[in-house]
Amino acid sequence: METKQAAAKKTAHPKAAEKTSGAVKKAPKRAAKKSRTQKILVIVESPAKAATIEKYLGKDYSVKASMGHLIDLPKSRIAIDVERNFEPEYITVRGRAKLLKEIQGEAKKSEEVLLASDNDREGEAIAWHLRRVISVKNQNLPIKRIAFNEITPQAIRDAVSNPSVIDEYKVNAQKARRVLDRLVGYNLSPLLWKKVKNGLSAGRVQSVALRLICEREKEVESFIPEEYWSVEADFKTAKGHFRAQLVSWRGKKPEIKSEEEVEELIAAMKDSVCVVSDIRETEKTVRPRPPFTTSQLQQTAANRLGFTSKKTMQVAQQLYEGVDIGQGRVGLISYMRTDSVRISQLALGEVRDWIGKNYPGDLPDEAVEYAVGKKAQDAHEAIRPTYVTYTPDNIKDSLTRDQIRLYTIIWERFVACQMKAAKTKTISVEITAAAKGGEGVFRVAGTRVIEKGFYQVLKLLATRDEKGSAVPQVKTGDKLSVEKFHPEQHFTQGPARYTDASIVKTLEELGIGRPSTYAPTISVLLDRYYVTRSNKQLVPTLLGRMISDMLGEYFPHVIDPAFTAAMENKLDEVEENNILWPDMIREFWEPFKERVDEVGKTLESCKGTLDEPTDYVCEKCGKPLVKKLGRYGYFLACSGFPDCKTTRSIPLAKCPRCGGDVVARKTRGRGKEFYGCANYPECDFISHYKPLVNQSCPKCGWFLVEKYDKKNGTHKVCINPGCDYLHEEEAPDITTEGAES
DNA sequence: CAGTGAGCGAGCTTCCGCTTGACTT
Repeated sequence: METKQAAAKKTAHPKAAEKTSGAVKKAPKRAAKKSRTQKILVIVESPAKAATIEKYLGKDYSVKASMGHLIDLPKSRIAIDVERNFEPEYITVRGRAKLLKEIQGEAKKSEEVLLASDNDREGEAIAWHLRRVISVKNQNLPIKRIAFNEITPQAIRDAVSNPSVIDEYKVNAQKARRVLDRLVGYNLSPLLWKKVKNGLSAGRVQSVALRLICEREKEVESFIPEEYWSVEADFKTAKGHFRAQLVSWRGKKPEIKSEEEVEELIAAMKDSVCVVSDIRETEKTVRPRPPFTTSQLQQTAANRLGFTSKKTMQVAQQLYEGVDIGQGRVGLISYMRTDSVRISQLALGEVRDWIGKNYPGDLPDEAVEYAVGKKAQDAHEAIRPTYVTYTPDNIKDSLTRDQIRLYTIIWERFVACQMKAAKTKTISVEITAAAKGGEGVFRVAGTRVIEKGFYQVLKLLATRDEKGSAVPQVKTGDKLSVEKFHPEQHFTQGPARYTDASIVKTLEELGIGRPSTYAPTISVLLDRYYVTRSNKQLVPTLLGRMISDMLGEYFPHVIDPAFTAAMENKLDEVEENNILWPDMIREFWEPFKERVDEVGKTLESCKGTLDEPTDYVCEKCGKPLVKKLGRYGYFLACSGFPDCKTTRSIPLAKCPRCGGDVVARKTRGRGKEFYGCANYPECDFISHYKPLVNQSCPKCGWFLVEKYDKKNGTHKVCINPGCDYLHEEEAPDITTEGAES
């Protein structure tokens, strides 16, 4: 035992050194025969990663996964001693004691432990906690820190042969972050229980997200749409027709506010003499986008596939853990929670090989590099396919529809990012129309792709740009005639509500939240009934707006994005040992605590003001019913409570089968919402789509629902499958989004 | 893909950030 340790110290890691000269995957036979009873224990965070690394390192190593944090603050109390330098009280996370024991036991059998948690702030803290709980049971065991940013045999070998020590300052930064979030969350939440309603929550991240959504809603509400008109004209040429848009009238941009104005303008342009006055060609280089980070993946999957952030992460997890593609389970993508666009040299080599074989003309001389974001912790690579040779087409039969669609966008984005740029040529034609009433200028532009470049691998990710558009066949000086004017009424559009895609984008830009928390943050806002989702849009509820306004009034500092930005700067200072973490926390805590106490004493409770009045009347006592929020969502209850205990589900529509109420219900298993007849089980009518209030089909009388797809946008459809009222065919095309499953 | 189904109103809740399976209260 002693001698072995001494040897290990001298050459750092003799076993790893042996392997660098031998085959990658198999230990040399000599070593295998002499195989020692004691191994080196490597601890990583993810089990999928553990399996891969174990394969690379061979039998002298055993690899275990911590599956995230094992040690943390208890859930049941604040557990921060504010009197004693904010010392946190750490305990074993509930449900993790068994795994922790296993790791301790494994460590006991090992000659050395290498802590290989992720190379970021949280990973450093995980390593620190592990070291403490392992050394308690194994006092003389050498425990070292290793770090790698990519899972390749070379990177792992390098890491193992260059162990280092835990960065205590980085651990302090994590501790400060953890303590700050606990103090904010566990002080503000109880204040809300007291003043508004039990079970509510507030926090540094979720409350900013809620604030953004609520402020945007105010903008949406206060926006007043304004009418305006556009004019297009059909022109006749020697060879055919084309349509162009009026871009100038009497020397300036046309501003047409009403139907009268547009008719006047068209009358003034009557009998105009039209000449092609200018043709301009512009060439544009279009570069591919960088490979996916988590936030980019969520945004693209939301916009292109209609996935929620949550669904994107669930499906990505399946691809990461592996799918049986006919030769056992294969992990199809790299780790899906990342803030980096970095690509390993190995993966770059493989994708360049693939491009070279399939699109030899579109392989750049050198690998294309993308800048890693400034705020990125860069612990993981970009999200990419593990093997580019598994094209979406090759493996589509082994995957579910959701899996293949998500895999396809990951694959396309990755391969495209290492191909040559595309080139387009845009031809813009200008027609001057001169008449007695004045001179108008029309314009039409068409775009042609002249070098396809990375466009060639985009199928699911293709847009209109990749296909190009027609250009009229005319030349300068050609005389044309107007066949017809096309005036069209429009209204100015207000700001758009946040969606999963845009809230994640905004949070990332503000540096709020992390790849692992974007989806859960949206979920918590939904779970608390602060926000509902309607046609992919996040709409705040009355409760959500009340909470947002209250926090905005009494704790403006905490829910200001600048708060997190300042926190991150101070954490950097802690990491560089320029400031001590308790000092940083104290500076925030003292005024904050004072405010919490003050608001707790002075603010009047808004309990009771949350019930919304309705027009429904109680069948038993005749008093009006009110809309309340209960444990399972909104419901109707008698305003005479507690004297009258009548309750009802909120009627959404009339059941077309029996005339009863259609109400929202949740499935037993996953709690997915559906809409069924309240007379169940006598009547078992159900619908997957939410009924539109008070809207019945003019053709058959069944209720209408709102559907949404890329092609039609939001549109009303009759729920009756036998009725064709506005009934759009659901295209089986892979690019159209399906209903959420 | 098919199939989906309580009762709620005072009583123990909550944060953010790592990571995946799963105690029986």
